[in-house]
Amino acid sequence: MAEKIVLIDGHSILNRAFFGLPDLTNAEGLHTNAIYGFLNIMLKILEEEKPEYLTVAFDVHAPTFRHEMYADYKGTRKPMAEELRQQVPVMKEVLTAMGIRIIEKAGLEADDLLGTIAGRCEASGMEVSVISGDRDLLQLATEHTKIRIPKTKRGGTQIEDYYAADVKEKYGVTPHEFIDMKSLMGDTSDNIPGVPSIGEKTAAKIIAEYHSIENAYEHVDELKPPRASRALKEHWDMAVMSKTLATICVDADIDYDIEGARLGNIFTEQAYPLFQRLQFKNLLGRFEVEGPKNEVEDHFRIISSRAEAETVFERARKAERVGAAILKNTADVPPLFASQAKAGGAALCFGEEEIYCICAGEELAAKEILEKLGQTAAGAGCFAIFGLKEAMASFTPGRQDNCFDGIIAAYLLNPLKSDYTFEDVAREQLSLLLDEKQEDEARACYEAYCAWKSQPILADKLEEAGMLRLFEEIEMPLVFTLFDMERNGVKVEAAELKDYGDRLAVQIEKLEQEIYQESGEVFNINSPKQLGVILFEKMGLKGGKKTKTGYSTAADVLEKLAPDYPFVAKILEYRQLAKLKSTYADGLAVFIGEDGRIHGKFNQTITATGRISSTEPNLQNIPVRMELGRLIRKVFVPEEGYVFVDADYSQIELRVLAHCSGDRQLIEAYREEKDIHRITASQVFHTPFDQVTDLQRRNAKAVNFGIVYGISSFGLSQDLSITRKEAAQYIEQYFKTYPGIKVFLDNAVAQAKEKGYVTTLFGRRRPVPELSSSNFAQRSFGERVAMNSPIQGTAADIMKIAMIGVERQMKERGMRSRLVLQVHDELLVEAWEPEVEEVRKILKNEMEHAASLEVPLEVDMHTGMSWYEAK
DNA sequence: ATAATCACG
DNA sequence: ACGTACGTGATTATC
Repeated sequence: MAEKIVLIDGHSILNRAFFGLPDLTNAEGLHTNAIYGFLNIMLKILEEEKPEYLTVAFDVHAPTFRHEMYADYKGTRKPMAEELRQQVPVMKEVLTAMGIRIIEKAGLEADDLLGTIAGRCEASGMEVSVISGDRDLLQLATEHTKIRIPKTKRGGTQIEDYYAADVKEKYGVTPHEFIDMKSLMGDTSDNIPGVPSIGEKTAAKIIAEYHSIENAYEHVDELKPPRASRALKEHWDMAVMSKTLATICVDADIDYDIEGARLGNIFTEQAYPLFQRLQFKNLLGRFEVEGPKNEVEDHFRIISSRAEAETVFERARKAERVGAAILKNTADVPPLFASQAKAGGAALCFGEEEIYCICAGEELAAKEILEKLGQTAAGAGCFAIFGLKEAMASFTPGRQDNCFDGIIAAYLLNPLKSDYTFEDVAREQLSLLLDEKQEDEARACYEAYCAWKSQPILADKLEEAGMLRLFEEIEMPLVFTLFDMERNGVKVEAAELKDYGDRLAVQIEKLEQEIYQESGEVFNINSPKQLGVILFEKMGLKGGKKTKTGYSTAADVLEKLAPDYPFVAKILEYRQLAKLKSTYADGLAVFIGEDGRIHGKFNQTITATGRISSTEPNLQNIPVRMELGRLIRKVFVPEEGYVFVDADYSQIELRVLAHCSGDRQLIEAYREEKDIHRITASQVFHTPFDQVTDLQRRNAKAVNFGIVYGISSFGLSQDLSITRKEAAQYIEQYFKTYPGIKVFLDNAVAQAKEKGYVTTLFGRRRPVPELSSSNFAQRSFGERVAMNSPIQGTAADIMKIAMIGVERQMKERGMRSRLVLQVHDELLVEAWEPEVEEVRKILKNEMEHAASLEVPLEVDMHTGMSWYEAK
């Protein structure tokens, strides 16, 4: 095996880490997030590649030769943020302490150092990995040098790898030609001007054909489009200069001794105190040496005696604020089922030095501890915990109104994260970094301490953001409502579900045979790849490429072909049936519990807009639009002696829009209580109400939907299969009819641009970071988000208020009826027969009066002996 | 693990 | 010249 070297573009990765992580500071106030992120990326790569050598290259921060030479042409390079600048020397110090080779040289950019070293190493037979956030480096890719670009996606960092062949595949040009391509298209992030009016597409085309700008220039009159030809002629000097700027030097005159880059143990004695100072606590565990514990840990007390436990509970009960955590009993549970682990005790914190973990054992049963915990919670002024709904599987808080869930608070403060953990809260709110490996008891103590410590901080932040009422009056009460819904579950007829699945299986089998017959081949119909080949190559249908990996076989593509090819219609039917069987018939069956009911989860911290989400299984996407799918709802039934009452809001989002925009015309339309899409059609198309055609109504409906989604002429044109121009005209007419709506939507975007977020009627925030993107598509997306989120979010808020109200009414009246499902604008109640009329009244009243808007909120209601009947 | 597809509001 | 409707989750194939 060839030896391996990893080369890191220091500033580029620091920069990426800086913008990818929330702000972190250590006790001295030194910002540390970029260093932390850098180390994480580096460690991940080292673990993956296990190289023999490692070198990090930095720019020297004086203007370099290449840049100086063309100083006039180069835009102003943004000064580095101070928070990042101060981390650079510390980063170098850390790397040096870890025994990692750093290279920098005045007059040379990191790119040139990397290029030169990569070239030398490869020449001596090594495999090279270059790590950078900068695509510029792609020109260095060869068969033995791969360029690795870490990307921060939602959820974590992925790394894109490029060997020469990958560059060719993605851009259609060789790494060397990539330089020429850049010279034409330019690169704003790297201050390469390029040739005006030539973009990525044109540049790629020209270079793919002519291979270099020089050759292209020789054939300049043949270049297409003519615009590019003119541009290159006129700006040839710019192209040449850009090429100089874009070319990375691979034969720089540097001293580089490979042995100086050999990788040893990087968790050195010298690095340890540095890591401590930077408070990278979860990395400290990687050092062999044993460090002193965090001061907080000195106050952890693990208790298993009854007498001591009682004292602690008693003192906690009287405390103004208590933080708590459930101790998981992982001992007798295999790791795979760790999430199902039963509680083995509880941790409590009610002061900086009052942190206890009470464990079950010979003296105390877990059950007793948890019962005590519930009682204790009732006494405390504030009971803080992370993940209350989940914790309630183990205990019941004695009171609801003093509970504070730090996870929910963290979600409201930033709803864009993919998950919420107490470790994140500790890091973000308390600047406390935890050791990775912890005993269960210490973990529980930490969690209880963080709950206690972070509560006032989170509450202050909620207050400051204007979300404290939202938190206290909607989100926290909702925790209990959702908990009850999950515990209630919904009854599903297992036998009938199986029958349904069997009937589907028969039809699927039949279709499958017909499809094989007609295509003359047995293949996997479920594989879009194979299907694409059969349809578009073997059978020669026209419908070109659409996805990165090949032909698109999505329904909207196939639907256009179906009228002409019955075969395609069969594929669509097969797909439909296969979906119903796998996701619904078979998929739901596995969730039916011993009690004959499905206890799905309703998640409160998933969506960016404030909606609830449903998983394991998803009960919010049970088919309804097509009759065949809709039949599944017949297996959702009420228990003996009960009936279903289903209530759904009529067009809640449009009504919210009418209210929030204050548009007189739309408000009037709703007060008339007539068919809103017909009214819209009548007004937009200047047609008397009774003469509106079905087509006009359908179009008006699509525009109404489009408005809610953050309209664009493109999107509308796709939806209605009309030209963009026509779509644009519809929109223009619409805004003329409802001028208030245009003002409202424009305001939403303006607010998002100014403040970075939009808000709902109840103060819920949704950040819109995409608006500051330099990418057009991203920015447009941000604009649509800014328009849609206040509407979707306000509707979600209203539904949450209604749910709390409905449940409260049913509980206060001691009713047996119970809430079982929520589907965004719909509630399903399993009503005890004698209570049906009362349930109907409660649902109607609570839902219609959950908010008082300028327009009435209307609720449609149905009863039935299955979800199918009640909808 | 990710992409493609498709179910819902 | 760019390139999309907003918000979700489950399944399947494929890497």
